[in-house]
Amino acid sequence: MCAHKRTKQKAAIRQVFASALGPLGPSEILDEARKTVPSLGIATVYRVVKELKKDGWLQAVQTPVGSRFQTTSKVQSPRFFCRTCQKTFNVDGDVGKLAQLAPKGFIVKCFDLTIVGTCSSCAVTITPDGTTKNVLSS
Amino acid sequence: MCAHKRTKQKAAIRQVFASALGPLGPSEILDEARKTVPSLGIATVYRVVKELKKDGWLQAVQTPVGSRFQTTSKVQSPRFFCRTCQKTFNVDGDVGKLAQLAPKGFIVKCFDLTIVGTCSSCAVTITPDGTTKNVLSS
DNA sequence: CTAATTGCAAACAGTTTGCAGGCGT
DNA sequence: ACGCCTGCAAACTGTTTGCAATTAG
Repeated sequence: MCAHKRTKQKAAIRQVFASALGPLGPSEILDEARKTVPSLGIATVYRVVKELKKDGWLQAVQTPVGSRFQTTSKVQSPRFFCRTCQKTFNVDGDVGKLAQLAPKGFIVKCFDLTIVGTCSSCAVTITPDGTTKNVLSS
Repeated sequence: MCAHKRTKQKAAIRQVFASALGPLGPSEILDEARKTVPSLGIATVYRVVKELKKDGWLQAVQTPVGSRFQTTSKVQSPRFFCRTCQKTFNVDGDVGKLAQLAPKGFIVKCFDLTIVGTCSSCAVTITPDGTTKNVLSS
């Protein structure tokens, strides 16, 4: 009893995460996975995400626009949220030394770091003559 | 036209934030502010929070259990989220050096750092004989 | 064949809005 | 008195659950 079955819905959802550049929300997962399994329903997305979280394959992370999910292998990475395009990217970097910020007596499990700003695509526009210009005022 | 009026509801809500130890959610604000203004309704909490955000007095921050609000003066502080009591505390610490984690070409505006773990109250229980013991296994 | 899984729709929870009455200025 | 503000309830949006049909093993 209780064995998980392989279905095309689950395969499609895992594939979506495998090729994602950053954490995804339920509706993003649905839109992307429906390209493979058009009949997919949102309830299944939530249920599969819950199962994958329980299995430890996915984890929730917070972004300025709400909860998103990504594979556990990528989850400890710091993230960069672009206020212009509203997308989140994983970035490299070691955040282990942040443990020292915790007050005495507090047990540290992990970190959830989002750097907020403007990504390179949104910050810079290539002008026709080949130079670049910053499109932001502040 | 358009002038904001002073009401006891707004005063109560601001007071709640003034004495808060960390960012608060709508229902926490409601519970706390009702100690001063029992008739307060949740809709008013949302409306006042929106007004205070527009005024720049409050800002939203993300925690593992969703959006929370706190005064702008405290918002750059790193936070500690306790998985046991589900509360978030502000902690001291300078996160400015985290700017170097951002990829080249990315413009950094601010940071949103949550350290996740177990707070001192939840990690330790005072036993009857005055000693303390850790109640967590992992 | 059996039990897990799926899609739909209803149920829920959290947030926003319309409105009539109340209150600050 | 005027118009912003409040509380209630209805409307919305996003997430979860019940159920009958479907499908993997």
